[in-house]
Amino acid sequence: MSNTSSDDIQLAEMFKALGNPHRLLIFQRLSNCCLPGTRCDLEQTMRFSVGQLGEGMEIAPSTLSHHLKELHRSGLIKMSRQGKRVDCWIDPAVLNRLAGFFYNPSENEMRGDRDVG
Amino acid sequence: MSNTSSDDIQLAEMFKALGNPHRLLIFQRLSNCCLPGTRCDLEQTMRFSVGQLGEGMEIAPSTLSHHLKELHRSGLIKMSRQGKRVDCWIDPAVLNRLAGFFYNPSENEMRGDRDVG
DNA sequence: ACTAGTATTCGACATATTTCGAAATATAGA
DNA sequence: TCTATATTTCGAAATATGTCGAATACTAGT
Repeated sequence: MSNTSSDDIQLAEMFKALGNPHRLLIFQRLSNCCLPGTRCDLEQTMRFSVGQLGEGMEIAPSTLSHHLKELHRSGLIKMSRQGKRVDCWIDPAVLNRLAGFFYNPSENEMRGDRDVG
Repeated sequence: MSNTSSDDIQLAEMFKALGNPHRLLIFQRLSNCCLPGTRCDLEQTMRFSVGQLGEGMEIAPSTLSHHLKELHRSGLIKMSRQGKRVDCWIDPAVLNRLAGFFYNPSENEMRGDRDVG
């Protein structure tokens, strides 16, 4: 692989992490920071404990832990112990970085909300 | 896995496809539709033949073909034979869909180009 | 110190992925 | 039809991943 920067490698790691349905579901739970229609604050990123994230997913706790570790290693989520629990959340900068990767500047017209008002 | 729609599964497939450095590089080559600073037309998506996409990547043709098939199966790229060659390109709608997945509406301010002038 | 709740590490196993070379297929042109 | 170019298909081998259960670690209360 000649032409691959370390930046690209980290991107690939993130995509690989999202490439598993269980991990994608976890990521979606964390990124849906407010109820539909609601609007949540910038500083108020949604946090879930490991146990909460596993609710409804039929996987063993050890498997859940493994997936969370993958998400964390790739840089997609942050984790920090809060008493008995470990909280997980998404750094908003990560969402910007990923959205920016796919954002095609030639398609401004299609978004229709950027022009001078 | 209780809570996973077929839509989410297809998303996961796309991310999995992008999770390989070789495939990510191919995808980037196809999505950089114009030179830096330039602006390319909507209808004029960038096309590269299989051989062109493999240039500079040190992988066997059969491996390249395999990766292209993965990208195609996941829905990330389109392919069509053009004489001796097979051309590849990205459906712009795919870029929108993926960008939309990461786009966080609570972060308008961080983009810095939306407020009243 | 003991216990209960929460989460991680470890070892094992089945399955999937990446990669290649050799052979096969498709196309255009002499 | 024969040849050269472009790409795919087909095994096969090495490595990686997803999953679990059992054992371990961390924390807050009693």
